[in-house]
Amino acid sequence: MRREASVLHLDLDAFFAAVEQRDKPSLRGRPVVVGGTGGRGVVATASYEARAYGARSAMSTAEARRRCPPGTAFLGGRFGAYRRTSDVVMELLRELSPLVEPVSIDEAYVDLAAGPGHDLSVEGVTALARRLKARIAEATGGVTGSVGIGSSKLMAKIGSDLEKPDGLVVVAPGTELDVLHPLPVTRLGGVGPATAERLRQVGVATVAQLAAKSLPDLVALAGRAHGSGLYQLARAEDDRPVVAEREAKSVSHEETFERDLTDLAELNRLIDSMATRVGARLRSSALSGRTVTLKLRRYDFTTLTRSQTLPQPTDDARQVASIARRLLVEAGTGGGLRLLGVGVSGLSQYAQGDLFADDDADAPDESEAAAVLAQAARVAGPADRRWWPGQDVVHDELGPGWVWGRGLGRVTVRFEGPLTPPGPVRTLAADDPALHPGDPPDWRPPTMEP
DNA sequence: TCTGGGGTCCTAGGACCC
DNA sequence: TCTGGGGTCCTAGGACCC
Repeated sequence: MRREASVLHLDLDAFFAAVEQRDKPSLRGRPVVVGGTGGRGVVATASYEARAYGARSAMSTAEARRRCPPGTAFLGGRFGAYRRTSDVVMELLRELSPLVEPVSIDEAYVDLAAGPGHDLSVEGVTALARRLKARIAEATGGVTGSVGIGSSKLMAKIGSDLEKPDGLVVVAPGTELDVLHPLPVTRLGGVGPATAERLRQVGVATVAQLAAKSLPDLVALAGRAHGSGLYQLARAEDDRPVVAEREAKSVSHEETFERDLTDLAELNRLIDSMATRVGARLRSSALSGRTVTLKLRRYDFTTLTRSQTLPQPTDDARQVASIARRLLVEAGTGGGLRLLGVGVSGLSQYAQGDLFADDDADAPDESEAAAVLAQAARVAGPADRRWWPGQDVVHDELGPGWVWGRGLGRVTVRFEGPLTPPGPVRTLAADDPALHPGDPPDWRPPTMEP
């Protein structure tokens, strides 16, 4: 724990939904749910309007549909658009300090003490946070964030959580325990459903009650590492540094199917396609790995992994696929599989010299591109399956818009963009030759272009 | 229409080595 | 003819995070 409040945590509010509402004016002020829209989809982000009806992250989309009123927008994710907006925000954070640790696409820590001469008094960092929030909203076209600042990562994160959305909380040094102790233990990072239940059984619901437990008690309850971690967090003891660069430990791809699969040939094709994606990502990061892991989830949701470690690291999709195929045969497909995943871990960086040794090394070879296209074609199927809710499209006459829904050979499109008023809806034939997939729209007015 | 997808970290047992 | 002990690697599973 530091003597000054010099760790900042930023959490963008309902981020995916906020980007959708920015880019789709007709959805502003209305419930929006972003996530899997298929039968087995789950909610990634619900807008605050949708949360009012009980929609929550990680809830099945089917449940969210039951809870939300008609007219709620259920959208698949547009990750390119989220990434672009996130990059803008992370750049603003790097103006505060070179020491920025992105936790995820919508969350980051900043070490203000590593920045250029900030006033680290409570008043100073409060003013800094106000300016930051204003700049974020301006640069992102209205996306808001909640900021917490404190003497450690723990307190910064607790602070950003206290006044969501659009919050700003500075935990003054010396007041950490006053803030922490009344909170439920579930607000501490690392206390999930299993740990919370075990703590509840020994009468611990708040951080104050957690702080009353002995270290041996907590180690017996939660294991050595986790137990001593809880013991420290309950006392606001947190020395974790803000770390800018983290090396990846694994690369994986997994898919849940619309229906359970049993056919080995079909499963093998899916393994090939997933191995292709994993191999391409490894090569684009100049990584290779020694351990290949196959993950599978059976019809009854039981989940297991099978792995094999090679003597030498690989980034070759065919090698990864052939190992995963064999692991699948050994594990068996009995009863049907709802999920398959392929991963590579035990990563190491290529030797520097190897990077440019072969001009073709970086380019996906033709068989990989073909596999990706074949996979896309399988997913696409009939013409109306080309379109998914939330997707950016452009029509030759009607201009840019986005897909509201589809079915029965038709697709419903709303023609609007981030800088237009709410636009008109048209229902078109799914195979309308004038309708094309589009790019994410630019939310910045033209006058603000550099 | 119960339960996504990308990760990280930890634990525990067995093999193997010194 | 009896079981010491530490360290590392591998495998599998589980909790947790966003």
